[in-house]
Formats: sequence, structure tokens, C-alpha cells
Amino acid sequence: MNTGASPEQLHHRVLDWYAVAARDLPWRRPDCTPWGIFVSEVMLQQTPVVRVEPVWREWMSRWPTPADLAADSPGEAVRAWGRLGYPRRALRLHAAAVAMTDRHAGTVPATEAELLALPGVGTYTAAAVATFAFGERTTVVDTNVRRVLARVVTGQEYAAPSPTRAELTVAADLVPADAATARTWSVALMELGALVCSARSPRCSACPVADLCAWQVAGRPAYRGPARKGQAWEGTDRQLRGALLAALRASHTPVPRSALESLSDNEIQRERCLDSLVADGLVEPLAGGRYRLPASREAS
DNA sequence: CACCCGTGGCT
DNA sequence: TAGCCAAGGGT
Repeated sequence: MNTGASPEQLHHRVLDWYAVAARDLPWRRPDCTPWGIFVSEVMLQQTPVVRVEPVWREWMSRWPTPADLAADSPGEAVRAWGRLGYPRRALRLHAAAVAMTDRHAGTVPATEAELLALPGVGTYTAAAVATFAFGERTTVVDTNVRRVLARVVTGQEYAAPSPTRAELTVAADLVPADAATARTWSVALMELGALVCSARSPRCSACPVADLCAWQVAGRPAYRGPARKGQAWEGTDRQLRGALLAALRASHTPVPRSALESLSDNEIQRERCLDSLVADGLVEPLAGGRYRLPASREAS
């Protein structure tokens, strides 16, 4: 299925394209700190750039170092998270800041292995921060990279639902030997996936590697693999948890249970969601049936 | 490994 | 319009 394009050809085309097409994002600027890059990577997990940027700016202004965030309450992190979604990420970011302050002298650890040990940091984020913030030569594989390589190298419209061994090998083998080049390669491949080789309507006419792309050359055959799992929303716990947390974010004083009850007529689900929010450390129960965002420093 | 976890814009 | 989808991680 492969077009026989050499790694060097791909590198050259993609890097040249990135040099002129890259977005000017604040966490990509040379003066951005490792902490700024770290925060951006966590915020960007499953959340589009346009929604992240204003919140990121606010966080950087308010908490310019890990110690600044660690010194504040986890509840303030959750409040400042706003509507980015998956608010447990705010809690983990706060916990990571505490870990950096306690175990890393207030700095972002520089190696992939140390980063992986931090809360909220998985395979992707560890590799991304290690290379984007510290120049370590890593293999960065996110949803964009997976889709671009599925098309360009393998000739398939979409990557499999979850990463395969073969896929990771393909990505690793394409990483340039030079660390500085590898760093730009990773961000460029992600940018290509975000701006040109998008999931819905790829702009192949604007693609720097269209003539080298196995999927393009094969006539852009439709995806045949297993269906992707749709995400239900209406009536789910996630929806109600979101509504409950939004009410708590909006209030700077404890919220009585009665106010939360108005958000759903389903008492069973309401209690389940409230309990799970407390268990997650996103909500702190107070005496008298009142609730607030967590003020204690020990939330998970 | 399958499932859960928010939110909103785009096709 | 109703899905589909987004720089994933934790359990």
C-alpha cells in the first residue's frame, strides 16, 4: 500500500510546509516555559486549540510557575478551568504542580519517564512535553499523527480505534535521527493533521505530501475497519455532572442541595453523580447539605 | 481491554 | 439536523 516515499522526502515536505503554514500559538513561542507547555498539553487533551488558548493565557497570568498553582486550592483550578471539559484534568494539573513543587524543586521534570509518573500524564503527554519543552528525541503519537500516517503510509482513511503495535513502529521509524529536527517533525505532523489532513474533510489539494500519500494515490478509498464508538450525551451522567459542577463553579459561596436538585428530576442519578463528583475530589461536601469546589490541598 | 469522563463547533 | 469529532488518561 505504500507509495515508496522515503522518510527524507516526507520530512522535507512536511517541515517546509510547517515553516510557512504553522499557527502562531503562544505555547510554541521560544519564550514559553516548560510549565506553559505542560499546561497547554493537558488542556489540549481532547479539547480544540481555539477553546484552550484564552484559558491558557489566564492560567499563565495567574499561575506562572508550578509553585503558584500548588499554593492555590484545587477548587480554584477547577473554577479557572471553566468550560474546557473533563474537569478532572484541572485537578490532575493541580496535583502535578504539587508533585513538581515537592519532588522536583518546583520545576517540570525533563525526561519522558519522570513526566509519565505525574498525574494526568500518559504516553502522549509525556512524549510531547519531553520533546516540545526539553528537546528530547521521542515518538509523539496523538490522534492527528495516527490519522496522517494511516493515510500517507498505510493508505487507510482512518487509523484503528486504538493504536496498534505496527502503527507505533511506523511512527517511531519516521522520527528523524536529529533531536531538534525530530521535535519540529512531531509538531509539524500534528499541525498537518489539524489543518489539512483533518478527519472529516481533508484538504488534499493543499497537502504538501498528496503525491506521496498512499491513500490519495489509491483514490481515497472509504474506511473499512471497525466502527468508532459514538459518544452518547443526552441524559448521561456526564451531562448531569457537568451541570452540577457548572453550578458550583458559578457560586463563590457553598451551594445548598436544594439548588442542585433543580438540575434534574432523577433523584437516583442526581445522587449518583453528586457522590461520584465528591469521590473524584471535584466537589467537597459540607455540613448542612451544602457543597462547594474543593478547598483542601489533598484532592486526588 | 472496555468503559467512563465534558463541551461545543462543524459537516 | 444529528452525529461526529477534538494535542487522552485512568481504572
